[in-house]
Amino acid sequence: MAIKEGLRPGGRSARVQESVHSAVRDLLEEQDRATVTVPQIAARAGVTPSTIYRRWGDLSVLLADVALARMRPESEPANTGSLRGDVRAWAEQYLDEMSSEPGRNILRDVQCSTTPALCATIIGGQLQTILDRYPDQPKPNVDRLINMVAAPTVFRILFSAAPLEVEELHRLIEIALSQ
Amino acid sequence: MAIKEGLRPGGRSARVQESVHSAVRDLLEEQDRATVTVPQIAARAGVTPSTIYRRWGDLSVLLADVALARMRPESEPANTGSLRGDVRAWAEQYLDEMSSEPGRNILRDVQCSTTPALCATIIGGQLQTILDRYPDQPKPNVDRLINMVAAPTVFRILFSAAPLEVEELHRLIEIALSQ
DNA sequence: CGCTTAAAGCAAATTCTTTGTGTTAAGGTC
DNA sequence: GACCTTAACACAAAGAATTTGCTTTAAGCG
Repeated sequence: MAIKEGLRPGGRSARVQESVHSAVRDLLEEQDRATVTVPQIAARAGVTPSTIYRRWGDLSVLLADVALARMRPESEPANTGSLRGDVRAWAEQYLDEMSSEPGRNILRDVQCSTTPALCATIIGGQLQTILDRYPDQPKPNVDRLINMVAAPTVFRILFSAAPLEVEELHRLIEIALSQ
Repeated sequence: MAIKEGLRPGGRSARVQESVHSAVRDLLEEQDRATVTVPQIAARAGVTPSTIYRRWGDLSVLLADVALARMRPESEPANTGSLRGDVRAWAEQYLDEMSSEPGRNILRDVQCSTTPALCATIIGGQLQTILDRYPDQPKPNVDRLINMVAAPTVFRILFSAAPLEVEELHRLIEIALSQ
């Protein structure tokens, strides 16, 4: 029991999880998200449907699990040498990734999960990393950046006809940094 | 064909719609949203499941339809006599309504619908009404208010562990109005 | 190496969704 | 107001997804 969670992360379990996640990612590329079913995923992953139901509960939880894994960034935010530059670079990339069709779906799926709060945590972590690079500079706290930069970006993608314009994004960043 | 949509809004159709909407609202109060099913709604509403499937397609669409109807405000934003007061009153009420359990679910359901863009339209309409009351005053445009007030409110509710604090909401409003 | 048990497989039972066909009642016409 | 046309609903059977009881496999431990 010297392992992370109270589960069995060893060989088979891990293989099944990876196989299922991979099947989900593949299917989401091939077809519309609304048409993906659990039996279909199971077949692709070489697993029994009941395995998926027993482990994840239902489709929305599985999709959220996969979406959260994809949301977790694989690299540090770009370091441009200035606070403004770093925030801009991060925000532009985030806007770009999430306003695509698959990006929107990731946001949707995460949001339907039981722990969508992790989303703000991940974003906050990224932004905090940037802020920590400039310790001797007057700057807003993470919360403010989340509220004024990340929030409108995500909100527009999910609830508006058109995503945030890059110009408006820049203006919001200026306002946030000047407070 | 002098009617709104290309449908038949007359007697029976309207009755069924109201009956189904009402059944959904009732069930959402009695039990967890994840446990509500179409056959259950149909039984409560006194209609056949196939009626619901034929008319709405599936559960998520129906829930979104009900959620959108609930989101549509029944009254004008409060008129306090000042721009700041009106925006504050609106934002506080919105934060309050949407951070409750049913409120969160409404946001989720709308967001999963095919026309979540209507959400920004409704919010924008409310805010525009407020702005129009003060024509001779320097003020931000609706977009800015949506981005700096509504967006963080909704984002926090959906993706963060805790909703926006009222103090931070007030600060964001100050910043938005001072630009 | 063998023991214990979490996690997967399998299959039957249940529940939900789809679909073909017949019936009801809006909305329009005379 | 009686008659037509057809959108919207009811019913029932077929199809698909989900749940559940039981069996088998293999991870982790002594």
